[in-house]
Amino acid sequence: MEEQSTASNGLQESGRDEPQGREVVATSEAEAHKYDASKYERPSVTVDVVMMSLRQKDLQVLLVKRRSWPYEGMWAIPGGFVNIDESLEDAAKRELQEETQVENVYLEQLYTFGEPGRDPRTRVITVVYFALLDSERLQVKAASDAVDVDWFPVYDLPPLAFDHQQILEYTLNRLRGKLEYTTIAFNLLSEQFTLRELQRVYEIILHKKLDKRNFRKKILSTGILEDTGAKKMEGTHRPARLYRFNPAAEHEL
Amino acid sequence: MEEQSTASNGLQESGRDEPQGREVVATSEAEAHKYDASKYERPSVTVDVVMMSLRQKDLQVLLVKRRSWPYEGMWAIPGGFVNIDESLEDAAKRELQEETQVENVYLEQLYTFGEPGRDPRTRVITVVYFALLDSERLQVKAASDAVDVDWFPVYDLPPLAFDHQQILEYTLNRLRGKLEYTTIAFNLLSEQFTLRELQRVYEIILHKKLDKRNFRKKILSTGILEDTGAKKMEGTHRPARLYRFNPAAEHEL
DNA sequence: GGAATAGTGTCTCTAAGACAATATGTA
DNA sequence: TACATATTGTCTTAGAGACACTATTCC
Repeated sequence: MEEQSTASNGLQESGRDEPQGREVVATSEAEAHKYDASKYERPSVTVDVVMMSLRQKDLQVLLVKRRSWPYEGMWAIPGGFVNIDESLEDAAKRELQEETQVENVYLEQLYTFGEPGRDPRTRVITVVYFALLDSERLQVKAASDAVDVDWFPVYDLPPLAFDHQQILEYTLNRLRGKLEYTTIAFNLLSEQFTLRELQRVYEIILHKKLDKRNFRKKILSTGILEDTGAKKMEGTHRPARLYRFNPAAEHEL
Repeated sequence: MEEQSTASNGLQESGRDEPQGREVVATSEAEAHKYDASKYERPSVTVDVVMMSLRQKDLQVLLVKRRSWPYEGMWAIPGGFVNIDESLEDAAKRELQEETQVENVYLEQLYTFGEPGRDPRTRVITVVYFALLDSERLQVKAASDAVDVDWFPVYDLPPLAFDHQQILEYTLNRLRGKLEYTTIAFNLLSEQFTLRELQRVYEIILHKKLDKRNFRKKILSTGILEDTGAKKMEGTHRPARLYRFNPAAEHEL
């Protein structure tokens, strides 16, 4: 809460305390000279992308193994620099592409972490995005991956680099919260799915059992599902109806 | 979505695509030398703070008038650079202090805006915070303010600089959303308040009338209010009970 | 007693949750 | 027919919303 000079970094975005003036009104020519000489460092900005998917009846997250200091050998959330002419979301999409080759996935900005000490190398502010991938499309790529990229169950994580554990906890909470009042969960399933599969998604993320009858009643009453007419048989028992998400319906639960 | 070298920016936060190994071991000294040659520009990072308060039965936002290009003379959300050794939240608190002299207010990180073209001067990524101030404490300061800082009703805003209109719309939506399931609204009132005053806060923010009986029933049933025993008389009619927020109660509605 | 706002109770309807029996496919 | 999962309905309870009259203070 102490007073510090915002001006000192040489450029001021908003209205007041205009820092320096290489912009007309002179409020601060002096300052400009004084500060633009990169005497005052700028933080680095990265985008990290938490990619989650349902694999082997587990909610899993994609991590990459660090190859150098700091946290060498530890696992981390994939991320990278924001290019100077690239939007934050584009940077996140690029990161997603690099790791998964999958396009058109659910992507949401989560939170920005910027504690001064979070990266021992330098000041790094990271804008964290959150992506949900359906396992169907993902399977293909999975095998071809390098050894230093892998999926981990979110409830059984290795030690993580930086503040990445905290970031994953944050992500999981957000996911749980949104599960209740949005259709975010559908992004984890392929185009057609059974109600049982959908229920499993909820159970895995909320980490508790749900009543089958109540769950079906609730989902079906919203009208967000469309019966495809097809059925899915697996094992030696009655086949289940296949549904598809009806995007015409409002995206709320 | 195209592949671009994240490495090219000289420092990679997360696990993979390690931008080449100058990291080895050496602390960041080497890095600093090699990459800070600003061959690759870094975006600037600012923190903007949307400060809202209830004034004259209106939800108002604090804006500052720009004194120079770009958007000279237009109003903007107050903000400033993040100092290199300062957390994002500290930067927001500092900004808040500079504008209002008020401490201990509700402060929340909202969203990070970073479209490449949003500031014509250079690439600026801004982390937006959101503060709610109670008008009581604010009154004092109000008068002593400079002319280039002022409060505006959120439903009747002047033209705004940068993408600040979009930011305010985003803020208002978030506020409305949180109103329903959190006690965020209490931050706009002083320590003691009547139920009618609380209802007005909801009505102003949601922009619709609420039923008095249902509102009172709902609020009182949660147990988040404590009767102070005191009453508030104004005008020539029955005085109203004064309540206080009970922080012991869970912060949910 | 008039003016003005504070304070209060009932009914209906919807949604959530607890709970168990029948239906349909395969081998 | 045995097995395994899919599918379905009822009851209770809690909360939301519609709705109108009485209470208290000042003058």
